[in-house]
Amino acid sequence: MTRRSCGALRAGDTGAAVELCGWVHRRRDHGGLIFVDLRDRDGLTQIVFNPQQDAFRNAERLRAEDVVRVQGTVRARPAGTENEKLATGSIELAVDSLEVLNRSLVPPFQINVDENVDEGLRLEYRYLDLRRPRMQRNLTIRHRIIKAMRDFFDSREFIEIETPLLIKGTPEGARDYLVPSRLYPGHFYALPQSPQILKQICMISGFGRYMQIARCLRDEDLRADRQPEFTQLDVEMSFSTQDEVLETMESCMRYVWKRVLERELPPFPHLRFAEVFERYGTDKPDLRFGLELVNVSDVFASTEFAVFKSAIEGGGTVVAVRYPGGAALSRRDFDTLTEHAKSVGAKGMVWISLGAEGIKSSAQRFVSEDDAREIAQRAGAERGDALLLFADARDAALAAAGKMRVEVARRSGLCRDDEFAFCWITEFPYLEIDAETGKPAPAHHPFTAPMEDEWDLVERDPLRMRAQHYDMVLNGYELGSGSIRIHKPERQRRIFEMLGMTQEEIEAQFGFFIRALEYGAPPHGGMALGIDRIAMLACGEENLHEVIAFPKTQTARDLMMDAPAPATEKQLRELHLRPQPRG
RNA sequence: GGCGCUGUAGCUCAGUUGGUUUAGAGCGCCGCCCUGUCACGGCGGAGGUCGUGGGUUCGAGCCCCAUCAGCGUCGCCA
Repeated sequence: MTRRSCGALRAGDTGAAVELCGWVHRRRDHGGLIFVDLRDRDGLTQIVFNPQQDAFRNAERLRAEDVVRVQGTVRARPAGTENEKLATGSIELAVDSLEVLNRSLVPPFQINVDENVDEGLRLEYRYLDLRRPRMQRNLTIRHRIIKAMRDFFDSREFIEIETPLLIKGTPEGARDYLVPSRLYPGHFYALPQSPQILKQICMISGFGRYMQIARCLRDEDLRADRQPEFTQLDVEMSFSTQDEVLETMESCMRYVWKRVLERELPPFPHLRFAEVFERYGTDKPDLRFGLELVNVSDVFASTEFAVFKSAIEGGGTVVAVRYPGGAALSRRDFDTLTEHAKSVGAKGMVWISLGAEGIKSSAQRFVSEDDAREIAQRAGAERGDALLLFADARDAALAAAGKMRVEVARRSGLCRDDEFAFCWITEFPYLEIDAETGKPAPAHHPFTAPMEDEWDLVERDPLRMRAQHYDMVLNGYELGSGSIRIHKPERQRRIFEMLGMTQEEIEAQFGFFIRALEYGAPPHGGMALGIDRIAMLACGEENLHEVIAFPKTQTARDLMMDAPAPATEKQLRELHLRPQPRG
């Protein structure tokens, strides 16, 4: 008598005496004959109870999600009763003995039906939600992805080093999660937003090639693709060029896709930041489809259309997006689309419809047929398509058009979840203007090295500096970013100074790190990729909830455990904390 | 913090312009019947403070205000 899984038995096992353990997925009680689909992580097996057996009486009382152990004999199903939908569908288990290991209450939602259940209910009863085939499959794929990553880096002689969770906050990033210190009143650990500094220190320590499947935490608002607690593939390499880091990470993804999804990935295209924003209105373009943005300001250079005229005279831009098949839309549809455009930041939207019975536009008086043809030609639009036009300051127009490009593609069915368009974005600006303060701030983190031949710009023209920084993008999602780091202490100091930090601030926040650089820090660089997002896309999902066992709600709560929860008076006393009323 | 969507039976949903007495359907649940089903089938049954609190009205599931929760999104996320 050997125990087998519920997905394992095949015709070749006929005659074998086996034991199965699992959950009652579904019971079909024919009165004189009872079928039960028994489920475990591996699949379903039909088990059969005959009234001649003692087990039959207990089988009549089985209900969904009861846990049982059964023993019996594998037999071929009678001819004509095989189930092609099941991997085990050619056999069944004739049960001799049944042991009910535990009963289940009637579940609040059905595990054996694939229907959309309220997200709050799923999360409150996550242990039941996780029993469903979709979540079992997704978490298994996630496991395989992580396993493949570890194997890949192991084969290249990286070693995994664990870095601590209780560390010191490094400001200028996202909001830190803080942990109060019991031993030092008023002092706090910060939970890592990433192991950035620690992995750089591992390079200084001579480990050469580091990787870690690292948990990271950021106390910012959530999105479908953003959780406060997430996992990243963290990598750092000494003596490596940017090209070597890119090759390593790209090879890793190619290996993962091959091993987990059995898919060959083509080489990832490289796009420069300046170019990608012009063409796609974003630094994380979805390259599963074309629909590149087209600058048509010159077409309207002498327009009397006030909206375009004022934008162009103010130094702005008119950007066009092609909408394949968009001529089929009604005016009402275009109105809805315009509202959507406004909600993603557009000032407004002008549409041109290239219908069979002629060209129509929401700005009919100001868009001549020749103009429409010219724009259509540049955007690659044909009869039956529509064109969407956005006028604003250059970056704003491009950004809005870029978001509408994705919306249009989505509506046109161009976003297939089984297509994977990776790319690299390179040559990012080193600084960007902070919208709030109006001051230059690092576009990424201050450990990033500028382009090697642009160090002289630090004093002369810092806004023109470009960074040795790179992003990996997949289907419009930023998977992660990396950079060649600064390894010379005096240069690191210069960057902090350029960012306006005083010597005291530098010492207090990063003194330990600059000191580390002073003891023979090797040149190094690396990258971090969001494993949750990778798993999400690999699974064809659109929300991180589907690939994280115990995710937080949009308001950062755990509905199953009901966290966060108030601390006891004693705990607060020990931590020297006194909660303030919300103000 | 802003905007939007959703909230009706255990689950998924329908519910017309504010007015069919008793708010419906499918699944699930409970009982009975059924020896080849696999979304088993047949018969019968139970199950609802319409998220919560106010308000408008002769009358509210439906309209208004507030609030809570879930989701999406903007801000934010070096």
